[in-house]
Amino acid sequence: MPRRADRPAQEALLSRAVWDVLARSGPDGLTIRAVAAAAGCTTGLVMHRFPNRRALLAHARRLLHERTRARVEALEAGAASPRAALRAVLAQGLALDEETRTESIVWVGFLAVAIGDEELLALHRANNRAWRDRVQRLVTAATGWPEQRARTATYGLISLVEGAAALAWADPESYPPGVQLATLDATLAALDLA
Amino acid sequence: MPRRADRPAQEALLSRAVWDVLARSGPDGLTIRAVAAAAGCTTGLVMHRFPNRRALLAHARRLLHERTRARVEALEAGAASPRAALRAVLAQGLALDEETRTESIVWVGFLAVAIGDEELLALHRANNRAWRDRVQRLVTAATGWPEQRARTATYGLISLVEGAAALAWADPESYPPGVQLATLDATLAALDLA
DNA sequence: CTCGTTTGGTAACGCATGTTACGGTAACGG
DNA sequence: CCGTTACCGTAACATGCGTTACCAAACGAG
Repeated sequence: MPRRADRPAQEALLSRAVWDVLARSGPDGLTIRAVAAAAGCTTGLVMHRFPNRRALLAHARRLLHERTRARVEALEAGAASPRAALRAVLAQGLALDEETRTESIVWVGFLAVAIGDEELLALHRANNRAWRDRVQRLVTAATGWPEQRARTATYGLISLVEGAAALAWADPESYPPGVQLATLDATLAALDLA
Repeated sequence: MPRRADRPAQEALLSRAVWDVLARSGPDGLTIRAVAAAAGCTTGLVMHRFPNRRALLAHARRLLHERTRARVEALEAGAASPRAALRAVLAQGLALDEETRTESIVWVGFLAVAIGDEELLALHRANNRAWRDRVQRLVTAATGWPEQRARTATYGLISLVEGAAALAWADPESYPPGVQLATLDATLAALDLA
């Protein structure tokens, strides 16, 4: 056997490069050459790890979801109460620092790229349903509400976080971190979830 | 003088074609040839009306905002009360039928295209601030709240509508019109704005 | 009617893209 | 220490892009 490459590490490196390029240049700049340059390699490596561009994007999309899932589970495990867990999990979806801001940009970018791509859209739907189920579980754990009330509150909360993150990255001056958190807290309080 | 062309009508036709292509094929498919084909003309006309691709997109973005502004003002004028106006204005931002669903897709598409384009981002910010001011004015008219409380409620509402529309167009099965409206109404009620 | 100007379709250009083919290289088994 | 084999950079290919140049036709003015 000749030398073995660390495939998962390379795939992660290339996925990170996809995120970087998407956040900096948008969907139009998301070319294989740009990704290779951001990853510090050539297009040869990219095309050896992935059969084509769409597979590269799908993998990067999957890994992004996996990363936020791990972060959210850590937040949930370290929370003092169900309500604290709910707030922490929702707050990490906002665009509060440079890292989460970048993630929000990437999020919107992927959603836009998915417009023409049924596979990416299916990925988005699956990820979003998992996210919605998690938040609804936290709402139920925090309140004991019947399913319908918990679901309505959940829909409102995830819509709010999704929208606030998008507004915030596009106009950070109008929606600084404190304003985003105040908006989230006011809504949680209004829904009796504070 | 030779023959005169109806420039505003052609610009509107081409802008509509931009929306159609963006909604159907996403940012990657948004080429001048595709726009020309959707408009039923050739690239020659497109490049005669606009100096380049970015100007075409900027005009289409401007016209989209103008259209929603007109629709929203009509809703506001025809509403029975400030609270009814607020609800109607917010509800038109959801993805409730095929037309508003398409508009939500186009909205996300433009936002993604703006990632790499400072001019489009500035356009987005200006439009969003006008939209936010309008909603805040309606909240104030409906309640007489002091500015800070009205602003927090406004941020929550526009974030919710923005996010719900995006979730709904990407997964209409999970977020049908009735669910979107129930979410909006529950949040309005929780904020004492019903 | 005729001339001059506007209109918008056709075709080409240069360039960047996704993808493929190829070749040098470095590591491991024997 | 050598041959084998996976690795991956280089370079080419066809295609489609934004943009430009050109020209036939349509119309109003004189």
